[in-house]
Amino acid sequence: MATLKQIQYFQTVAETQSIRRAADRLAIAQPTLSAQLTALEKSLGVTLFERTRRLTQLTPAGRQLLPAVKRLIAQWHEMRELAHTLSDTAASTHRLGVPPTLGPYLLPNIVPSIHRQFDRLKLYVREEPPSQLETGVVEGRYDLALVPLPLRSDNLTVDVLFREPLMLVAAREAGLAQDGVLQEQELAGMSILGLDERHQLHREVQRICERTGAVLNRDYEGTSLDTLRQMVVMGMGVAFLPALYIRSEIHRPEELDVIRIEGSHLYREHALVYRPGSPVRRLYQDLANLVRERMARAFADVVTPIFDRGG
Amino acid sequence: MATLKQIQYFQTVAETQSIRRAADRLAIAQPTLSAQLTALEKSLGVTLFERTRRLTQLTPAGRQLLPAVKRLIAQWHEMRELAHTLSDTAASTHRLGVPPTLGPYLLPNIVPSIHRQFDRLKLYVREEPPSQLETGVVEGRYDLALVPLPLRSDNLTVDVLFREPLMLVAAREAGLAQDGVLQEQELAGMSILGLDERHQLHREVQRICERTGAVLNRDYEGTSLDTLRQMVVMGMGVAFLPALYIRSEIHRPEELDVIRIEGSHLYREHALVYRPGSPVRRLYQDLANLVRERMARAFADVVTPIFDRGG
DNA sequence: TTTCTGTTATAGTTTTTATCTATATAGAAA
DNA sequence: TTTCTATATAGATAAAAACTATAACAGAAA
Repeated sequence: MATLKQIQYFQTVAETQSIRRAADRLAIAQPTLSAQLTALEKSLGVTLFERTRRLTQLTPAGRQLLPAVKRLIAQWHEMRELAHTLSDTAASTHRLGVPPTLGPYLLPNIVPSIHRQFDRLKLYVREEPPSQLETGVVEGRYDLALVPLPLRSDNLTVDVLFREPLMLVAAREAGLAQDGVLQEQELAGMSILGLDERHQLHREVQRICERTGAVLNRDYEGTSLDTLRQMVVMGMGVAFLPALYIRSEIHRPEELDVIRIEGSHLYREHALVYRPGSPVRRLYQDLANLVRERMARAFADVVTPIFDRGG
Repeated sequence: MATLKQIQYFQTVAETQSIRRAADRLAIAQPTLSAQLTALEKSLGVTLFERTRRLTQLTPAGRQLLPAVKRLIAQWHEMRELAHTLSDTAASTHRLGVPPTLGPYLLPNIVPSIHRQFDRLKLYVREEPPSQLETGVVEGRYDLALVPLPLRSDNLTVDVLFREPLMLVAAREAGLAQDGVLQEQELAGMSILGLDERHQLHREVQRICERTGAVLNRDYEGTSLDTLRQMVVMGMGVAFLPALYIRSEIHRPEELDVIRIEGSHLYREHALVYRPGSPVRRLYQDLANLVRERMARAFADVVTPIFDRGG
């Protein structure tokens, strides 16, 4: 089997029209070059050069092969160039999975920061339900993913990012919000609208209802946060919505009341996960830190970054 | 320096997502493949694979390198393919030089035969004065050339092809041709038109004049066979023209008389020449034979093929 | 938990081959 | 002719690509 070296030798001899000079330029011994040329000719089944004492020049076949050889070497350099660029791990495209209830409301706030810090890093982002994100990372469809805690799989590295409150939202006309605050006990018996059960948020809200005595209304379930909000606006009930969603979507306070619940544990937690074996886990840790810092800086009133756990 | 083998290994592992399976498919031992992958990664400066027990999959960098790798391998196959085609020497393009006083009148008669016998052979044809053709072959600008004998250089292989009579041509009105034949002695003192001295035909005609006592008119010299013919038609004198030219160009017998000279040595000889070291000299010998046979078959009344000498 | 299975990595050896130096050979030039 | 120069050949050495055997380890099964 021919080698790239031999092919490079071929090109150099064709250019210099001399094995001697080519050997000099290539910084190898002349017999070596002779032998390698012969080997290449044998492996290609074509006589490439007409060797005389005066000059070594291409045969007709060699002459016609030369352009293809040049293309091959050009392609080879191109590939090396690309490899060199990619040797900076932050210059690659990484496949990031995000859940539909977080991605659209978080990414616009952090992606610019990421590009500012890692200017050649690219993200290929897809939305999927968290459970599929997890298996996606395990199976290699994603390089990393944003997922809500807790995880199902235990063979992923987890960098906890931040805690995001779930806020109670009610139609303005319901008059539920005396001063924007309710006691946790007041939730008891209340009918809560939620997303359908394929969403992680369904379970999170269910857990809250179990603890507070609220009732999860399963007759009408939203298919997205936006439809859920619409249902609330239309007076079909109240709902828990993630703080980041509210922050980015609810700009019409005359329609909805946002109510903070006095009590606790009304939140969800998000983490960045990736395979423990990933050769670029260091980069992912840096990304996680970047997200935490960005949250602390710009959304301290909304979310709580978590710096200690994970890693 | 990376090798094509390593790059092929890379592609196979990427496809099979397993070093084990790739090693099987490549028919090499698994440790060899592991080592070669590591070597490739080192030489590229990029970690290409995330190796786990369960599966070996591409890193983001490896994933982006893969298309370039595939292009490289495709280009490699393309080159091998081309080499295979060219391994049949008769499938290449050969640079053939021809003199202006022969090429246009000979080639139309033999090129179709050549393509019939060597259907993938291509000829790149250029016209030049014979002396430049000779040096052209020696210096490698041509692979082979048709030239008139004798040669100046002695370091070329010469395959003599055929003998071409030079016929005396006179204007019809000159009434020179009693029965289309003249005795050589009758040429004495006659004024002969010729080509300018850059053409080999100039010297050939000069030699004839010296032997027969004819006088070469140097006041008016043609720059091509066609202008020479025109000069004869216009009554400026008589001229020697090559038989093949007459055969192919003179289709107006009412204007010119073509006269055969009783005597001898009124001819020129053509040969196919090429470098002795040419790896495809066998093909050129075949071509020479093809020309001789074609001449014998279709132009026996005009030229005399020479089979014995040369080679 | 332990055991078994399958995958990759490492160690050590053998074979191949790419490379070297020295020299032969032969055409071109003096 | 001799001398110079280019390529080819011979033989030795060094590099590396290949092998076998085995270790290490994750995941599945017992």
